[in-house]
Amino acid sequence: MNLSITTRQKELLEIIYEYIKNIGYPPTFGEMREKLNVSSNQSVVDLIKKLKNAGLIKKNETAARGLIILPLGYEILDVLPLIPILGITKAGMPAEMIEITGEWQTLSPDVEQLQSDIFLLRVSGNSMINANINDGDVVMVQGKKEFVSGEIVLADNGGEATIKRFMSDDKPPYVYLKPENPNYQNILFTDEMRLKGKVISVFNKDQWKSVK
Amino acid sequence: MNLSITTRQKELLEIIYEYIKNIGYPPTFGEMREKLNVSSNQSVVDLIKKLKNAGLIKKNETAARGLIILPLGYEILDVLPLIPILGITKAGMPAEMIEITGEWQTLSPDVEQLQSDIFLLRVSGNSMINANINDGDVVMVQGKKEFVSGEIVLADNGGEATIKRFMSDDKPPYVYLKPENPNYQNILFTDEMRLKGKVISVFNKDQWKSVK
DNA sequence: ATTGAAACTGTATAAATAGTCGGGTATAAT
DNA sequence: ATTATACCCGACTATTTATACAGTTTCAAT
Repeated sequence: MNLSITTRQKELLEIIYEYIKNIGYPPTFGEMREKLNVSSNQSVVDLIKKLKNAGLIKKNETAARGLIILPLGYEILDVLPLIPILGITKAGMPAEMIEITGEWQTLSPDVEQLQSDIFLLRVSGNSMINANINDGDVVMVQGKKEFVSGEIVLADNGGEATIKRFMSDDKPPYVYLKPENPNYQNILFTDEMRLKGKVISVFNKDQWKSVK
Repeated sequence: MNLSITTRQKELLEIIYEYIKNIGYPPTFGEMREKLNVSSNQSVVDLIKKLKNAGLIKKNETAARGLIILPLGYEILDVLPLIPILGITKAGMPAEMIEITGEWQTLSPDVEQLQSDIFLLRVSGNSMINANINDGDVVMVQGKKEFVSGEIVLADNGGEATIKRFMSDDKPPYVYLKPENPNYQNILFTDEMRLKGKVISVFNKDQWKSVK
């Protein structure tokens, strides 16, 4: 495998990477030509061919914007995949719909698909401080369908997302969400409410810790 | 916000999502027309306009394949972002280059960029069993530049990746990688070797646990 | 000095692709 | 009955885009 890539070739690879990261789909030859600051398409054609032969990108001939950065390309760019972090705007009280605050890289399509449903959420608010989940912490959530009383869950309350302890009891109020902060009230379970997943870990600036 | 999307519109949204997931960039109108199994472009134009007005996708007018699924679109698709998992093919001995075994979704470009360098790796092999890292476990790695003796690290050994304990000592062999399994040998540090990050957590089927 | 590779210029062309025009049909609401 | 909306047809046009052709320049290696 030839890893000796020229400065100009790496520049183009970076241009493609940045474009996909910022725009969401690959650039055209014309757009790459502008970023490279040259006047002829042929320059781009030449460079693309080099990147392709080096195994850094894949190119769908004839298709517009038919570019994909291959794993080896990412290796050369020296970029590590990022974990996407979803954010809850106001988690103290049930907050608005989950926002996507992080960004994904577009990866090669010819990689195996992974069955996983773990994701991260940045929480704000103080409703769970007694469970060691503090304002600004990042929690790791595993998507689930079935829940056991006592688990800390991510709940979707009619479009509003919140982190609370899920409680199921044989006496009133039977099924409810319980904040881990005496200043907050229990939230009764309604038909609109859906449990999205279980919080399996908490991360703050210092370290990961498990929740219980 | 109008969340009442028709069956046909959701079908198209799913077609776009699947295409991006499998191919790596968005489909053309013609490709969508075929997947929808209709004979006219106009059908696609109509539906795309609906999805756009509903705030589910963003469309760059005139650009080829200029489609982006917006957060609201993902919400409707009911897909949760996946954590990408990188894999080490043979982690018992220093293995070949890290493979990407997971897949990313392409997200909207107009989300804030997150500065993060945490990623997951699936390990195979038994060289770290005494550190509670077993075959098939997933470790969480935080990208780093500086390391302290005793930390469990992801090392790039001239293109080969491995998980080992990083040891730095004032007597020979001074700097080396130490497996946590008596059946494996220490690996001396060379110029080709680079430390990529620190293992901060381990995940197996049962639970997350921290490493030490 | 000569060769070869990398990067580039400028022009031209064919293919891919988005988008338009002018309709039609079915269904549900008014 | 009328209106509105979702979805569709078929042919067409304009633009976007990839790619080819025929050369030049620069620079390092032989």
